[in-house]
Amino acid sequence: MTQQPRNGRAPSVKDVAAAAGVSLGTVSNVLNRPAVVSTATRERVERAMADLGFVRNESARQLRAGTSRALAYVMLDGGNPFFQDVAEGIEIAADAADLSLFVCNSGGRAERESRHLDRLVQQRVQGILITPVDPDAPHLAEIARRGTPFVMVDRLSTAGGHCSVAVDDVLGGRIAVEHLIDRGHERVAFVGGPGSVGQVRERCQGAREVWEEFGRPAEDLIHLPTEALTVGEGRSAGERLAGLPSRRRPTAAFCANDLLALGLLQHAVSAGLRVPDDLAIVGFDDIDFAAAAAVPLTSVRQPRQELGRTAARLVLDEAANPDHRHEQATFVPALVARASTGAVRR
Amino acid sequence: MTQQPRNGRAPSVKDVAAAAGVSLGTVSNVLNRPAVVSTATRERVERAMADLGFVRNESARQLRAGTSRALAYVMLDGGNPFFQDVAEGIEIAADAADLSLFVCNSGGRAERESRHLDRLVQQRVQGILITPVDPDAPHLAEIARRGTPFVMVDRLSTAGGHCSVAVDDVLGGRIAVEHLIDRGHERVAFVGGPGSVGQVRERCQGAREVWEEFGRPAEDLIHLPTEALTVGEGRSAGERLAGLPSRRRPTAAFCANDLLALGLLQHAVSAGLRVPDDLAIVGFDDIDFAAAAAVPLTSVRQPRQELGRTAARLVLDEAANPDHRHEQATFVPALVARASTGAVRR
DNA sequence: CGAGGTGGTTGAAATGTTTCATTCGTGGTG
DNA sequence: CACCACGAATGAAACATTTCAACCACCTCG
Repeated sequence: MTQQPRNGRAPSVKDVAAAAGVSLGTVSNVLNRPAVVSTATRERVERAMADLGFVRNESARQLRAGTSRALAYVMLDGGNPFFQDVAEGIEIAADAADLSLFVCNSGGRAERESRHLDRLVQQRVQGILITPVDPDAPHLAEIARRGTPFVMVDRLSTAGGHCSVAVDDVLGGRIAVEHLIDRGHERVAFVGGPGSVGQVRERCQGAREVWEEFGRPAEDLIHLPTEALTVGEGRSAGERLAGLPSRRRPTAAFCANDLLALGLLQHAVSAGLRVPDDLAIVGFDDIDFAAAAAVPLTSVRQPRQELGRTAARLVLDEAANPDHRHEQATFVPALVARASTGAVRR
Repeated sequence: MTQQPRNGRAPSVKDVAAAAGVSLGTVSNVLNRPAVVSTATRERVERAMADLGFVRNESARQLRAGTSRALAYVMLDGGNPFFQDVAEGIEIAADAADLSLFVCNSGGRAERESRHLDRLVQQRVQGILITPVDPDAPHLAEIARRGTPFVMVDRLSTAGGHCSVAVDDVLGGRIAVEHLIDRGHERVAFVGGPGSVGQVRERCQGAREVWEEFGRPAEDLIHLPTEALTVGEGRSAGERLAGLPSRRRPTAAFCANDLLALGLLQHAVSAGLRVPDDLAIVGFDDIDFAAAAAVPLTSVRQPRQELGRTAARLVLDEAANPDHRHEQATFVPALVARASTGAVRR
């Protein structure tokens, strides 16, 4: 804990070597192969490091090693707790592998995503996990071409030039709507958009499929489009829903994610609709706030942390294992029934 | 966009130089001082870079420059949207300065925080923003001693050896409780804990101060302690509150943050209490979910993004400006009145 | 006594970039 | 024609680390 007067430059291995009276190679050995150096010198070196307040310079290590000790996750929407939970899963895995994790947020904007990716490639991160704005964007293909391992999260790979980790969204849509049919609803709204988001399309498709299979008329599954997957958009969908003529008004809504569902719920309550009696609601993702809503939300649960952990595992395998095979990991979503569909006595 | 066959190594300036038939110094000039190189050669070099798919190696730059082009934010609780918003503000500032941002999450665990800090110092980040688990922890002092600029976020510095950015939490507590007194409440609960969290202590103190100033008996301000600032703890506080004998049961609760308030709200609603008629609730932070709750939450607003932006500004100043003066930036919180205190007709 | 091994240490090379003093060539000026 | 100035390009050094072949005592065994 003693300390040389700050001379403006952080002490390097060279300084440590000088202070301990050994060669620079020996210091490096103490750092990387403590076993090969004799106890006496090792202690001397360690003491010198402590005295000088030596800290390894990671950039120099990287330069030499050719790759950094970091992983990156570029998430689609930092404001959505779902992605935070995925990130948490990734961080756990990164931590276990003793890697740093860059968490970036594209906020749904392709140009911001692309800037992040550029920086990450420059940093020579070991791998990139990404929930992309557009899975077919050229800058993604570019990454793959460069050879940086990358894994798509929450989106199944179409091309197959890389790993991906996702939940079966079509199945999720089916489960949700089947639950509503089960509970006797005959007119149901699907709330979600924009259609450019694959997750929305697939959840909607699942809903449609099951609706048809039960022989329900297509016009009784009403699509309420939204411009984003946010609470605000959920509220506005609520307004439109409340404005429908009662003849057409659905008795239940399946929302493409929980944020929409919470917004819808809020508007419904404040408009005096009783949930679930006047309007049942199913969300998607099962974020913590879903259970915490004033009327706890029925939702389709995704294994959020596990999604992240698996993605990290795959990207690490790709980085380390020369004969890595790309993998498309699919998880099965599950319905969590709560009060918002009357599945639980309040 | 043409591309040499991958020979296993990413192309370097040297390769570009060879391909363009110029010296390595010239390539560097094209990269860093395009003005000094003639148009003809510049174009030749740029073409070579594109052909080879050249990407600057950030570690080598760093090594040479002695510092990285990155900032870091170590947040206290990634699950709390408040910190996400602060992070968003920081990211905006980092982006403007063309810096990468490491976002780390200590999750309230000192040992995890310390591991993150170690890594960040090794990376030679330009500066560290942190909402610490314990502002007096020795590893923080250590950072300062090493000379890495750092700024405390959402926590005022006591020692003053560094900048800090925070909201006046005592004032926030005062505002909240004053609002409740205004609305005629005579028995109020303060919900929050643990006491080791400075923010909680100060918000509580503000509440007490104003309560006394209005001449209210101390025993009518009831402290309901919690073990964390989470929705779950809010629910459990709700149970305890509901269990109080009606003689002592408060008609209003001031929660140390919005997560607690949402949990409390949820339990209250499911226990059949009407909010705000049977129980008024005030939260703290004004996260987006507060407005989105089924009974929109009255809350004490902090300028979340601005907190982040300011913190980033300060740390950048400290990194760049040799005669930087440490600054304690304090923001003024503001009450946002909503339905949960009956301040707005539903 | 010499050969061979061994545990410990060393020195040099290599990683990719930036900087800076130097050199080169050319065109203008006295 | 000699000199200078100037724009353009160059080459070497420096940054902090890791690796690896070489080396050095010293010991053991034949």
